[in-house]
Amino acid sequence: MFEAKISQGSVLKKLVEALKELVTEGNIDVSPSGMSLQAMDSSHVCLVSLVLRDDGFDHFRCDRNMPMGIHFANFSKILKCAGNDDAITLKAEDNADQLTLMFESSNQDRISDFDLKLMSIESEHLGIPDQDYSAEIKMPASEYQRIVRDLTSIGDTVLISATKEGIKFSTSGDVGTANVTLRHNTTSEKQEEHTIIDLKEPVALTFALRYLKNFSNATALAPQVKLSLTKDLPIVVEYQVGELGNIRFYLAPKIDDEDNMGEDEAQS
Amino acid sequence: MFEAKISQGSVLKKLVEALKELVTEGNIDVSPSGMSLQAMDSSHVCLVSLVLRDDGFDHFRCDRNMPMGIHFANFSKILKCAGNDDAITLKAEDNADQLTLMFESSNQDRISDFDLKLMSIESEHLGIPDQDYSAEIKMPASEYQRIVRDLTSIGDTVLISATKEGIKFSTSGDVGTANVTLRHNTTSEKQEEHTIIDLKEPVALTFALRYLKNFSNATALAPQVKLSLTKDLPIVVEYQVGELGNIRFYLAPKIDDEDNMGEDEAQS
DNA sequence: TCATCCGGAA
DNA sequence: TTCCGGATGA
Repeated sequence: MFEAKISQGSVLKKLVEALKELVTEGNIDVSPSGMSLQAMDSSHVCLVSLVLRDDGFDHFRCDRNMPMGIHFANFSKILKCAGNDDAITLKAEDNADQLTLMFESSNQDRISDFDLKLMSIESEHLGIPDQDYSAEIKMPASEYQRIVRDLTSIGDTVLISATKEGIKFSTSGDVGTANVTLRHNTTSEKQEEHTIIDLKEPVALTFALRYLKNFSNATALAPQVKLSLTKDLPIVVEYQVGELGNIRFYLAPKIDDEDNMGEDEAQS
Repeated sequence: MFEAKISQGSVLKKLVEALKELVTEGNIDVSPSGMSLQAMDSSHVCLVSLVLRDDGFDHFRCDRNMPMGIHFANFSKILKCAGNDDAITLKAEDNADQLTLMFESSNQDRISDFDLKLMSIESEHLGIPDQDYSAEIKMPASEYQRIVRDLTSIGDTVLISATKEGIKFSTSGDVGTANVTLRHNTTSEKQEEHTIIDLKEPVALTFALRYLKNFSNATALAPQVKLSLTKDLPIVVEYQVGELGNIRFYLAPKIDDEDNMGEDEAQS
């Protein structure tokens, strides 16, 4: 059987909130070493990877590796029924077709349990090579959120350039053009306000803002976000979720010379 | 060329917020003595006048008079990308078709620049005579905002009567009727809480509340607002923006016999 | 603590 | 498309 308890239920709630707009359904794989998820977003443009380590839970037991096919909108519905201070326990029998969620309020005077129906999902296994990146940028998650929100109001795509000067986000649209530049900065006493640019070689890539913005739904999970860039490879947007694990978003760059030709979903 | 820097970027943000609902587009005229704008609102009912003096800026340079045709919704979009503590610099080459905005965060670790496309706008030149008014009322800007908000929930038009008793705002609607009276009051130690009524002769005029309410979008710009009234002339609603300049709204009175059932102020 | 903005639901 | 609730910034 599988059983995992997390006393900070709000973390689980935020994780699923961050995912569910992107990923309709996917397999959460449980194993003795923890839980993980790899899934493409519904338009098969970007990829989400979630890793939660067993020892990040208050209690974790898994006798057998098992994929649990989750419909994230439904998962989210149930998690909305948990209070933010509730402890959440996940439970499933081996090969069960349902996942049981137990919510215990902090003062124990309220206990709820919900069964989520599991689905059988073809698991596309997606090797994600561990990469050396040309540039790694750590910045406040709120800053990242602010920048992509601002730029989204101006244009659809963003050119991210990392140089020794700093990291620059550029876009343009009907209104005009925009450039936001961040410089390496570790002057604040609060580590979470630092901007750290680790540059092996300059790199400049273009991405669809829509997805970068979506990734920022994970802002509440971590004080900082890490962007990793390498020429012709997907950007990685990573949030470290305390000691529990991390959530990573991967988005392939636009190829410059076919950039803005309408290849987006043509719906009419 | 033209270049103007204001370290209190929030002031510029608030100014444009105050304008943009009323004025879709208009020419901001820059000259060696500062910046100014005169524009009718989109329904051509009221008029907005903005004056910002050169010496109110941290830095101001203008080699040549020049109108800059601004689309205020777009201007606002870009200004929303500035932090409230940012310093904002405006720049344009002579006869340029774009205005560059530079935002610098207070700790300098973030620099953004935006180009706003300029438009070519027919400038209607609007002489506004300096007037002697029958009544001038200064009151807390928040008080003005409160009164027009309250009255808007009761009726569509307001009769403003200034007498030696004070200033009275009256409206009526399906709900019933409402009268709010303010008296001259300088007892508070805080000057911004004073209500000062400077009356040359009694006057009573009727206005569309909708516009008066819109003017109160400028509330954040100044602690006090000044209303100036003269029979058969537009009301002037003026906010003094620190040492920088002022923003004034003009609205013509309704002619009594086609709107309100004439009570007081009979058309003898 | 309040007002504004953004996302989700009807 | 419009209204309501939640989240965020002042």
